[in-house]
Order: sequence, then C-alpha cells, then structure tokens
Amino acid sequence: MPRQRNEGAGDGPAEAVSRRIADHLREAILNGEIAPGERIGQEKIAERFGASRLPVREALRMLEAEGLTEHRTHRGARVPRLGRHEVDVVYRMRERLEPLALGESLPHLTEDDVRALDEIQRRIEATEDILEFLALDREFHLRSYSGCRIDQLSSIVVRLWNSTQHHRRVFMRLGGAGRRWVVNAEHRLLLDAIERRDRVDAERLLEGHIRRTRVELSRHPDVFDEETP
Amino acid sequence: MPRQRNEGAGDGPAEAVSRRIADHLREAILNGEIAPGERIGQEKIAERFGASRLPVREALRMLEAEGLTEHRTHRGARVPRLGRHEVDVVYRMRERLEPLALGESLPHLTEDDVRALDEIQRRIEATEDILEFLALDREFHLRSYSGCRIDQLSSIVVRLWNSTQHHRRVFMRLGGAGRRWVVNAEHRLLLDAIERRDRVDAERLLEGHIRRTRVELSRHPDVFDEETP
DNA sequence: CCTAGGATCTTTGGATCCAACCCGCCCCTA
DNA sequence: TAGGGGCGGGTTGGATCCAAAGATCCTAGG
Repeated sequence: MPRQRNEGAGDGPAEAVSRRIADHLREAILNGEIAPGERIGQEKIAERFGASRLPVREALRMLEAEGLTEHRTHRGARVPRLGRHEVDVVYRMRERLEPLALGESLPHLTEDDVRALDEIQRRIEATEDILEFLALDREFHLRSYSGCRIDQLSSIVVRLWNSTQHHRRVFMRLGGAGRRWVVNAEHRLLLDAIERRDRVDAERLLEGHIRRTRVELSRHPDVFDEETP
Repeated sequence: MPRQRNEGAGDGPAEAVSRRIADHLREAILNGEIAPGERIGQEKIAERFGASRLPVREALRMLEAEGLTEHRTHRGARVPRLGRHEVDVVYRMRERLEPLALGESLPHLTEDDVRALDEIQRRIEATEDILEFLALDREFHLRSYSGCRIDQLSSIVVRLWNSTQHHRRVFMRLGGAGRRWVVNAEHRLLLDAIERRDRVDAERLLEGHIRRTRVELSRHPDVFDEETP
C-alpha cells in the first residue's frame, strides 16, 4: 500500500509549514503574547520555528486575511491597535452579523452541538480564571455558529472576534469581571432559545447581548487609556 | 476607494511587483476574464508578467484576503463559485453592513466627494454598456463609503462586493438590464439624502436598495443555472 | 547643544533551485 | 473488458541567495 494520505477529517492535507506557523502566531496574538503595535520580524519568527523566512511571509499573509496583522511594504507586519471608535464600530458590525450567522447555523446544529454548548456554559460559570473565561466565551459563541455553511460569513465573524480580543482582555481585567453574572444569564436565555430552535428569539437575544457589551465597553474609557503613543 | 493602499501620493516609490500583479489579476477576475472555478496556474501568470513565481504567490494571497480566490494546498488557487443560498446570504450581509459603512462615511464626505458621486451617477444614466454600468455602479457605492475610517468595515464591504461580482454580471446580461431605471431612481434618492447629510434617510434608502436587488436576484433563478458541474 | 546629512545596517522583496505532492495515464490482473 | 494499483509529468511549497528600501546612528556644522 502506498502511503494513502494521512489526511484527517476536513482539515488541510499535509500540514503545510506555513499553516503551522500561522496557527502558532494566531494563538500568540490572541493570548496577548504579541501586543498590539508590536513589530513582528520575519527573521525572528523563522528562527523560532526552524524554518525559512518564506513560509513566515505566507503565514503573515494568512493572518492579514484574518485581520490579525497589518502589512506595510518594506515596513513589516504589526498587530493593529484599534482606537475607541473603531472598537465601537466593530461591535456594531457584530451586532448585525452574528445574529445572521446564528440564524444560518441554527437549523444545522445537532443535538451534540447543543449539548457541547451547554457544557461550555457550565464551564464558563465554574471558572474563576479570566483568561479561561475569555477563551470559553469565545468558544461558546463561535461554536453556536458552527452550523453556518456560508464561509464568507463565518470567516468574517471570526475576524471581528480576533480584532477585539485585546480589548476584551483589558476590559475584563479592569473590573468588567464583576458583570459576569449578566453574561451568564444572557447565555442561559440564548441557550434555551437555541434548544427550542427559536430563530427569532435567539437572534434578538444575541443582538441584545452584544449591544449591552458594546455599551458597557464604551462607558469604560480606561480600557483605551493605554493607547496614546 | 477604500482599502487600496496606494503608497505615497503622486510618486511611484516602490511599485511592489506583487501588488501590480495583484491589481491586474483583480481586474481580470472582476471583468470575468478569469471565470469562477477556473484554475489559476502560478507559472502561467508569472510568465505573463515577466516575473518569478514568488510575487505571484504573494499576489494570490492578497487576493485571497479580499475574497477573490480560494486556496487549497498543492492544488492551486481558483475563483470560488458561490451557490444560490450563499449569494443570498452575502446580500443580507450587505444589507446590514453597508448602511453602517455609509453612516460612518457620511460625516467625512467632502463637497468634492459628493460632486464626484453626482458625476458618476450621471455617467451611470448615460452609458449603454453593461460592463461599464457594473463598474460605475460599484464605483458609486464604494465611493460613497470612502469617508469611512474603519478599515475592518471598508475592507469587508469590498470583499462582499468582490464575491458577488460574477452574479451581478450574469444577472445584468440575463435581462436585469431592463430594471436599470429603478436603480437610477434609488440612486438619485440616495444621493439627495447624502447631499442633505441625512444619515437616517441615507441608511434606510441604501438598505432598501440592496434588499430589492437581493429579492430580484433570488427570483431570477436562471442566474444560477450554469453552476451544476 | 541641537539639527541636518550621509553612511551603514537591518529588514523586507524577489529570483533561482530543490523537494513534496496531486493528477492522470498505463499496465496488470481477475 | 473493467477495475485497481503504480508510475511519471507537471504544479505547488520551501530553502538559499541577492538586491533594494527603510531605519538608525554617527559625525559635522551652525
């Protein structure tokens, strides 16, 4: 038997190096290890992964497509810094797009998916760690869109989440943590609507959930203090 | 035009090769010279531009970021083919995002911008050529968003326009041309609202404009006939 | 002491060469 | 004759090397 492709389910074929680098960098950016505004040197990254600079360039292009990095010719790549107004508009975009994504997803969600959502929500209520809370919250929402078959929509939603990750983290650390019970209550209502497969309720609840977050964020100006230079 | 990073004004400092290739390819795709589903060979493109394959790869990555091409490892790049439902959802996304973009743009539009919009609309009403009509219509709308300072939003809007360009063309050729007077009437109303700087009216009119297009498109199933293979 | 200018140095962009992989053709077998 | 496995051509991904643009720092002059 000649090697019959180790291909797993759905994922890309032979683990391209550039993809691996992109995955690691994405993780690093989302965790804040690479701060907004920080310069990303191709050479340094290439060295860290034991690869040439070429796949790094490809990886940076992929991340740019996801809204995680900015490119300027001969000036390298950076994680963009969003200002207050930009964050506000991104949240408004989320208010409008994510209900659509949820509506598209709802009919395709399996019982297993719903059970998984319930489990995630349980863990959200259980954890005390802020970073874990953020990761689980992200997983909860994105998972609820997993039935959405429209690539254009799903990828854009992920992109919007990516670009506000930094501010979510700062917001939580600055005292937003005290409002977690509101998040949990809203998640429970949302989950209930999803279980009932009530598209209208689910979309409305989600829209309100995001809007509330946006307003609270905009009333917490300290979140943006650090970005004057 | 949003998004198009055009280096310094008036001067051609770097003229990155990859950018030039990306520009040409984008034009070719938007004009339909490269059909959806058609395979794009790196070697062929490189030869056509007298360059190496490397900048072609970079260019293809850029186009992928704009939603114009799809990549599969070791299988090359192609222009994606959208199905009926996908197109419908993309239009729903446009209904929700473009009013937001217009609202963000409106306060920053100069008198010159408005005059330019008026001129474009005049040319739209004058032309008989379908391809020119499509290009001008695109220019009209994107130009009306040119005041939007939020990169995330502008780039996504361009992406959505890109991904439906093919279907707009087919729709027009299949008899949609007869409805051009509706488009013109709506554009005039929209233009008037923009001149009055009436944000609410402008957003509502634009939303209706896109929605009408979506519904008409969905009632014209012939547009999607060709995509069975 | 501060500023302007230039040389150097770092970093990115591009070309060429090599390796890995997909696809299609062909042959072999049942 | 039909179906499956294997082999080769062509295409894409990656490494190394070279050129060019931006950033930095040092010096010289006001």
